[in-house]
Amino acid sequence: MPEGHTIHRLARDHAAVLVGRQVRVSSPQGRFAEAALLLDRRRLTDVEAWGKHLYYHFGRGHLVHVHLGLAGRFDTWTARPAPAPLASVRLRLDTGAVAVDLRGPAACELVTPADREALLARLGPDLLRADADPERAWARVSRSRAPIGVLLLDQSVMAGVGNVYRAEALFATRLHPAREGRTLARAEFDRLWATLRDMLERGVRDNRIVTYAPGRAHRGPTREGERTWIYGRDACRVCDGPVERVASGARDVYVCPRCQARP
DNA sequence: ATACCATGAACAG
DNA sequence: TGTTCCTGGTATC
Repeated sequence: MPEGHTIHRLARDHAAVLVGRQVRVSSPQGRFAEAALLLDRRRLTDVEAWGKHLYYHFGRGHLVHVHLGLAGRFDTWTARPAPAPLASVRLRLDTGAVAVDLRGPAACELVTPADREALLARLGPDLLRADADPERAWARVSRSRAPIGVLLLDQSVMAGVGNVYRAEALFATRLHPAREGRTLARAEFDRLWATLRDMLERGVRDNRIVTYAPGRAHRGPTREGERTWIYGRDACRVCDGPVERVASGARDVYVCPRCQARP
């Protein structure tokens, strides 16, 4: 279940084994069959991540856009021969040495460079890109009457944050998700931005979500075996009080009403 | 066997 | 705001 860290890690891992290779492209499930036929035996030239989106570059203006959505996942097979794909495999890329299977994506489509540009234009700065510009996000947040909890999941404000990192970063910075964006002080926004970047970067490094306690945004987790501080919990790990689960936009966010001051 | 749920997001109205 | 889609794991009957 993917947030930005999963996507960027996939891009890195897939690039390492697929780029520069001729790949067999197939769609056992069938819904990508026509495009697979077109791309089969071509050389993959690049794999890119932007927020939660992936692009597989096949040259000649042919790109495969993948978005995992909620249910999508990739599996990698290094055993030879690769096992027969499950019937639900939308896309298999096989170099002969490694095969990757994609199942359950929200998007797996053949697109043009212009399509890619149009989609990227809709995305806010990608927190996992070194050149991500916080000013663009601040311009949106500081003018918005929407709650910060909603703004963090809006991929046009900033790209890469999902429901777990939203809850964790707000908790780590002690911000209540209901705070209107325009009420955030610049310093609060800066702490939130830095915390999100740090958490997501760690997610790429570890290939899993591991978050931080409030006030320790850059010091790592303080308890072994625990990956989150607020998401999905019943009791707050800081004050031991009850954690609230409340709707914020289309999804629920977890909040500690004692640690995160209500607006 | 069925229902519900999930780290997502587009779309209708 | 509500509905829909994707897949599969877990809970419930």
